[in-house]
Amino acid sequence: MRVGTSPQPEEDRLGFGAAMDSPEATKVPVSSSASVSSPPVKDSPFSSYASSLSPIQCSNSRQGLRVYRDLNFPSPEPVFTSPHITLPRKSDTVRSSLPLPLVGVEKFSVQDSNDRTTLPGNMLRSSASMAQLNPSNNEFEGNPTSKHETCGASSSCVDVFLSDPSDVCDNSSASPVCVSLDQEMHERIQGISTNSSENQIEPCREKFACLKSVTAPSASDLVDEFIADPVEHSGTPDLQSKQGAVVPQVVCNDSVCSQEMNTQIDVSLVEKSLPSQTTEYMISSSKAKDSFSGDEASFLVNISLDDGEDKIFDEANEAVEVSLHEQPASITNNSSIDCHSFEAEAGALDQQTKVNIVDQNNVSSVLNDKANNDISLAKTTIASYFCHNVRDARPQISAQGLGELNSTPQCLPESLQNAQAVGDLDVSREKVLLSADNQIPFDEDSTQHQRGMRKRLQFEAVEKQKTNAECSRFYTKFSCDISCAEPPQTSVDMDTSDSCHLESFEIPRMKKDCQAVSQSGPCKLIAKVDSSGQKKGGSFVPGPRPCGIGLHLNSIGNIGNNCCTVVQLLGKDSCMEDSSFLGDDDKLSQGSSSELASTGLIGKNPVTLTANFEKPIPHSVGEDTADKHLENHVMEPPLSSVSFQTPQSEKAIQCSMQSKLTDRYVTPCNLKRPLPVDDSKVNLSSQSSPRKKRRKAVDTESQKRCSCKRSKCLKLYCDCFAAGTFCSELCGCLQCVNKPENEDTIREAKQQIESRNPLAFAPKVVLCASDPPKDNEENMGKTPSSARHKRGCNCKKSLCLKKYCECYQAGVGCSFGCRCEGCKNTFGRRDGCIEIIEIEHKKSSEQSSERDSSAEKLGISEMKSRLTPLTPLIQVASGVDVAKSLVPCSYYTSPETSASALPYYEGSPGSPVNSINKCASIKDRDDALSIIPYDSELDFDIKVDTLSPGWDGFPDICNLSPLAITDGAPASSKTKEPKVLQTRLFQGNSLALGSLGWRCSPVTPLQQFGESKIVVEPDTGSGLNKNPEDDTPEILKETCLPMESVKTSSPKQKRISPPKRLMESRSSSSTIRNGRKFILQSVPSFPPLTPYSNNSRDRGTT
DNA sequence: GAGTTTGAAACT
DNA sequence: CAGTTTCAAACTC
Ligand SMILES: [Zn+2]
Ligand SMILES: [Zn+2]
Ligand SMILES: [Zn+2]
Ligand SMILES: [Zn+2]
Ligand SMILES: [Zn+2]
Ligand SMILES: [Zn+2]
Repeated sequence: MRVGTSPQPEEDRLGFGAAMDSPEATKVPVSSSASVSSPPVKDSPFSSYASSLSPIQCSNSRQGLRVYRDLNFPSPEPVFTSPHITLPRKSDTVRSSLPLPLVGVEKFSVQDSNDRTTLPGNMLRSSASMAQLNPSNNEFEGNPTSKHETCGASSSCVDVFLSDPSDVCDNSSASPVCVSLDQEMHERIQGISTNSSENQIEPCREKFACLKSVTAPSASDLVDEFIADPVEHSGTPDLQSKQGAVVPQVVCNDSVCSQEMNTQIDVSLVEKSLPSQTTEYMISSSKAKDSFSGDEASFLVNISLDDGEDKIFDEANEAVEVSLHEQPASITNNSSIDCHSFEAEAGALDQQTKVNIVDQNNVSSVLNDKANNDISLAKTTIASYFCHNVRDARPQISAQGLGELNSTPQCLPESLQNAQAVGDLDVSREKVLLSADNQIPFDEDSTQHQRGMRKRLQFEAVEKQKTNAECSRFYTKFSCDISCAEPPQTSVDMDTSDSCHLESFEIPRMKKDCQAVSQSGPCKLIAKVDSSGQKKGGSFVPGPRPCGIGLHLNSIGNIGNNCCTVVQLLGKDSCMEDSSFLGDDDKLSQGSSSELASTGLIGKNPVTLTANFEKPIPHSVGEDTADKHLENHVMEPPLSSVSFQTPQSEKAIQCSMQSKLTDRYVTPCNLKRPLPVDDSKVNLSSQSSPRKKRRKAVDTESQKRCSCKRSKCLKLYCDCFAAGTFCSELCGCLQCVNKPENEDTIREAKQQIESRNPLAFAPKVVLCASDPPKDNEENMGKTPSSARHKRGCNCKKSLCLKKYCECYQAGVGCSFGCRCEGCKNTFGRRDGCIEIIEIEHKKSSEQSSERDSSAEKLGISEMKSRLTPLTPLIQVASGVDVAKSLVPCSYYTSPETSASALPYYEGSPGSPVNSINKCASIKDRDDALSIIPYDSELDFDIKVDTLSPGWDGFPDICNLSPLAITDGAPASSKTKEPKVLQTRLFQGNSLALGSLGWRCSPVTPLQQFGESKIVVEPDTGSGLNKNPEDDTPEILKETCLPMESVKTSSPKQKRISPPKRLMESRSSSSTIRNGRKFILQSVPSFPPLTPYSNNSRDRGTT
């Protein structure tokens, strides 16, 4: 906000970024009070840097900021109102992260103002010539306004903004997070487009995306996306600066906003140029309406990579190369352009997608996808822009993508949203895909992604239909900065291809990732897909699409070191080195990432994105009825996604790996929905046969059917309702009220439930981020797994070996949050013995071949080794209470998070927004998500506070993975197969290690099972890990609970056991929540990243 | 497909 | 919060 307000928006933003990066503190504030954060922002080096980069920006930015602010501010509240809470998060996250990112960069295409009204349309304004900047605006008119400012020199930044302030506000307002983003966006937009834009925006719905492209002095291409976050901006700038200087660091920002109906989604990726290079990826999405409550979902994902910059660069370079392949020429310039072009190509989709990618070099590509033709325009513009940029040979490239989605956003807060956005785009996407050309590799993947996208799209579509009234926006930003070092080409490629390029990069990687993802990360969520996909295995590879999203992320990651981080986060996927990046990406891709990717992709290579989704979908193969899915999903998706996502999405996930931390990702939560979405997407994307298959699978998977007799499908007893979807024809329910026509009633019911339990609609599965550690191994193992059930189970007789057990059903191992007796969950026992679990798993598998197979496929078993550590954790976990407290990890959230988180839940649980911010933000979100779930929501809230602090710390945790997804598979029916499988790893270690334990191991259950929603929790553990104390406490808690814990005899446990409370009292890490504590612990771990985070957390706890 | 089991959700 | 009831899925036959 302030950022926007800040006189020198751009600079400020940069400052933010800087602030963000380094001074996490700022972030913290941000979260809680998004606006507040601004101050820091200004300062941030970024801003200065940015400013230096492009004078233009500054001026523009300011204005934009102002507007933005205005817009933002106003909008936010509204947003909050409903689901809103989430929005806050985003904002928080965003803010935190955002800090004013773009600062200098921001471009505003003037046109916006005028056209804005049209915004809805979308468009990319690539302003054709970015350089031109505004001029293009007119072109863009449509929705998005894009400004391009040229930034300073070398680093050219492209900022894209999508602002839909109005959208945000108006429509949705839905998710707070979104809002925040939106706000920022708006601000920027406003700034850019000026008020007018705002006005337009306000109308809401309209989607407009503003693209800014700023070109560095040379290239003068900068594109900033506002959408998201300042953070990003800030981040990017920093990166740029940093990168530019030395090694080209890569920063990626993605923000996607989709407004469809009311929903907005923002995704931004930002890498931090911080010393440790970090990449942030933020994604936020919000819907004005949730299917139910009309929530919004937004999430931010931030990923920071610490890896050596070099690596990042390398990757980035690689990425670049890839992109280059696609579009060498453009490369230098703004990838965004490329992206746009793609988009345009693609289609002209209505949707706009902006993708900003900033590499260290500062490459940003913006993609905007809007449903409207805008895209095409955008493309053109972009292309032109690109050209210009390229010409400029900007080192940096930024791409942003905006996508507007209609209603659906909800569904996929993150991924879904993206997907949705994409979905809206779907058509376009397909087109896009087509356009994607470049990405051959992608193709396959892309296809998958597309498929996924399609599904989502479908949902979206449905939702849209349903919720036409509402405007959901889809806004996606994606920005990547490529280090200067890297040849312009890279940047160019990146940009040009934007998403495509990214994807392309990714693709290769992605493929891996995809695979990995599918297997691991996504796998988790999507396990289904993976498994199936895997089998597809080979096929998969080709189809790494999943990568798509992942790609984006990945790309981002790739671009920066982020990838690595990501990977880690993802865990499963992470296995791959690159994959690590990939992994992250994957996660993202799958889950939210997919969204992101999609968004980004959309613009660029929607396909890719889709592909990611698709993959998952495929898993779901089972799905039979795409239609059904659609229906349910459609409505649901939004809902579900919304709900799920929302919550999740609301949570912004930040992944930042400070150096090591890895990032995490958030993923999306909605596994289930996502799946469906994916399916839909798939369908769309798939375009052809494969898609259909996938679709079916997806559909089937995603679709849930209920047989409610007495609940009218308005209670959580109803799976459909619980999933946030409408009942479909397939349902055998009686007296069903859960139909689109009863939206009001549904909303009310949802609210009531939420009032009771804010997390009620949050994804059931949370990823704990395992550690970010990145241990490739883990990841490799696939297991990223740190997924766990948000509430845990209370199984008494089923031994957690049947679907009666929610954990098992979700394909995740039991965690400390579980109170099960005699747990033998094959995915992982509370105890934590992953290994055991695995073994068991095998056994179980024997019992249920499927599982095993899947697991085996996944290669999960490998993961085991990791487990060891797990045990401790597990032990801890054992105690439910403890668990909760422990769980908190996820809670961690940084202060920001807390704030944001709370809102979400509070606001509208159902429609939480997912957002991913940098680590901190991510964590927050994740935490939020995860947290919420875990503890009671209530606690959650409280915790949130505490948590929030924590979040900061956890980047690791953050990782969310996108697992989610899924559900379909499980649903499918089989009882036994928990889909997941994998898993196992579980916690054990993490816990043992520290609080994190969870993340560590846990399996990552994909969640094929039904649950669908998976949220990644931040590793609390990670944080915990860092803090011994925390750990202890956790342990204690666990001990309390648990017997199992006992088992684990790990010394730690003992320690831990002592006092949960201690922990609490200690306050050190954990925070206490209602009874539960969270150990935010983690502070330690993250600390680096975020000072604030730590502080916050600690504080909170204390 | 009917009936039983199960554990979450809802309610008190 | 705990205890009880209600509910619908999961499971069994
Ligand atoms: Zn029902
Ligand atoms: Zn139903
Ligand atoms: Zn029904
Ligand atoms: Zn259980
Ligand atoms: Zn359990
Ligand atoms: Zn269990």
